[in-house]
Amino acid sequence: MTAPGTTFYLTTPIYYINAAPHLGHAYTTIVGDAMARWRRLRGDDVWFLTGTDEHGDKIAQAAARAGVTPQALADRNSAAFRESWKQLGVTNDDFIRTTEERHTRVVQDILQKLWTAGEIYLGRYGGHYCSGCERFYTEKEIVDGKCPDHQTPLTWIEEENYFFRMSKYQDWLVRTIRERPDFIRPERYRNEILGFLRDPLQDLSISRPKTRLEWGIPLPFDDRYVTYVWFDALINYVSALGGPGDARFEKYWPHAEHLIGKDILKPHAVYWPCMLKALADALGRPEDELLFRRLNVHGYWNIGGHKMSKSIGNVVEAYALKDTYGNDAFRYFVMREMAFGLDADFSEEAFVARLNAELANDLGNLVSRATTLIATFGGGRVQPPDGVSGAWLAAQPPDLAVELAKCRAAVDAAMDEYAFHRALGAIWDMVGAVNRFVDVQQPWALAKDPARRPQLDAVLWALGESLRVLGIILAPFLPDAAARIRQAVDQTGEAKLADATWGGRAAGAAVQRLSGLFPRVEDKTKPAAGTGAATAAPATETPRIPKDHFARVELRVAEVVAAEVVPKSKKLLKLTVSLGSEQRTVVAGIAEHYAPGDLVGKKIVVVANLEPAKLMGVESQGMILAGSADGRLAVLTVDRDLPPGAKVS
RNA sequence: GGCGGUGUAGCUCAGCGGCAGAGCAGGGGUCUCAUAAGCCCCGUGUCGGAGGUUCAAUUCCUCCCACCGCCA
Repeated sequence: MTAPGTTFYLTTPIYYINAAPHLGHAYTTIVGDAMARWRRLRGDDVWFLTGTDEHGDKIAQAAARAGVTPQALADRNSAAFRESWKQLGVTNDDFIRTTEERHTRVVQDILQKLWTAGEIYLGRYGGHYCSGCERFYTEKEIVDGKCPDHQTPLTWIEEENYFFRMSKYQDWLVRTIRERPDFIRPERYRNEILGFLRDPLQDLSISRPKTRLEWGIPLPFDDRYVTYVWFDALINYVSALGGPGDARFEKYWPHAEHLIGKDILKPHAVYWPCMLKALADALGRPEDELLFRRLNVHGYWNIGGHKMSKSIGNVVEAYALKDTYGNDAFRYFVMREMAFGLDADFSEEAFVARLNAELANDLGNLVSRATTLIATFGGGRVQPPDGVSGAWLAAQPPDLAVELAKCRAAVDAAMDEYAFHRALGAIWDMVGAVNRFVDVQQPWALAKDPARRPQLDAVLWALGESLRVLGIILAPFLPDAAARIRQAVDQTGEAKLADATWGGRAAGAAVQRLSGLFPRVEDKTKPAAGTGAATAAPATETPRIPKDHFARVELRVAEVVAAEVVPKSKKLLKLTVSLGSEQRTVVAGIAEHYAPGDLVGKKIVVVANLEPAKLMGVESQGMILAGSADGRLAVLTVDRDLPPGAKVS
């Protein structure tokens, strides 16, 4: 762990501007922001960088389709990222664009130095090229002569290109990764790269002929070519600091840490260190001065149990929840839900559950009850206890001074490992301790006995002190809520971690009531009370719907394979049904009308494209149709035999 | 196909030689300061399966199964 007061340079990837900002981008940027804020809170000298990657075929093609210049498209799409981070309250110190002159200059400068040093050579290469992927495919990878990813025809391209002599750094790279256990973290990704490096490393093609692609940075030593996107993009981390020799570079680069998602692990863990090593050699500088310190890798978000998909739009919808529930709640959820390094699942249901249980019930309510107690029984002021009541307080359970010390140590350790989820867990242990403190000490009871006034004041002071330190520790994670808490306990000015010590405020303070910090929200995602089965809607006013609304409901014949009562429930039956090609579990609220054995073997009708829902811990992947009247219920079956899976319309 | 990972309570996961844990969900109780919040109590689970090492295996080893990742 580095000592507070050190220099720190943190980067997010530069985001490729062919897509709008979404959950994936937002997560990386949010944890980067939390880390930057955390290090500033410690008193570190922080430089936090994000930006956009704007070169490549895809951008040129999209611009052509839109009838604008690539630069105009880049300007517009880059601005969307900048605006998005502004809305999220991201505190980046700089925003780099690969189309900026300060970037292209450094890229060309580095290319020229590597060329002069003999690290780059002209070679010939032939292969099946997919313009969608901007890459070549080997014979084995091709499916029916088409791109395995896009299913589009490939073109055989043979061309001369410039190559970076990456292969010669293989042994050096393996040694470096072995010598530095934290060079690539978490360890799973370090192992993955070491595994990859057991096979021979190839040289890296770093150019594209302008005949094929013009939208890039021209090679300084051959203007028939532009720079390959990765070679261009990675250098942003350096160019944003002005490049080697610039004062800002020399100050911050030795403390550089990168933050990436696992999808771009290889370029960052293999290409980039080799490029930096080659540059160090070319400049005649020690490699330590050019290598970054650590690469911190996080996992993927799934959404509602499915992969992120731009076409489905679930990434966009997920990100939109920040507008529904607020920045702080969104930041909290993504950092608390994802164990850094592992994949995680994003669902509105889980979001609302954490928002209600942890932000509203635990934290928001604590702030509300504590400030109200101080307002009601302390006249809106807290005073540090004198020696006698201070000693009394120190003996009261739970010992908040000890809890705070534990919390501080745990947050320190967690943040050193980018374990944002554990840092928040540790803070919530503290929140829990303060809630317990209120329950155990019962200030409302103390208030009934005038003789116990000193104890009451000591308890109220402890609550004020708890809010004060929470207002500091929470600042990197929930910047808005933390600022409101600090304001409520009369803390003005910049939050400093050094002040987050128990009893750190010697003077008294005015405390204002603060309620509704995180209001509870209704869980719209839970199914309405009752069952997953259709109980026919009352025959009252049902709005008419257009035919295509009905067409969106996928009804299919299903054969009941097995049925059992859901434990502890009166109404629910768990049915296993066959749709021909697959089996599903469907929970139906019909146990009061059917015994499990009644249905097995029957052909019934199910809604096959219903969003899955959990009922009594069982996931229901559809619902069955049944009619009901006067408290009687009948499951729909088919009049003649049809195979399971048959469409119903 | 090669390499690696994962499989533990309804759900999400921690533990990784010494009496199986946490949070959430669910059930019960309780306080009244608070956002119908808080707090307390409630877990008998083939620790994926089969073998092996060991006084002792969820933990170490081998094989198998399932899922996932990287590579080809």
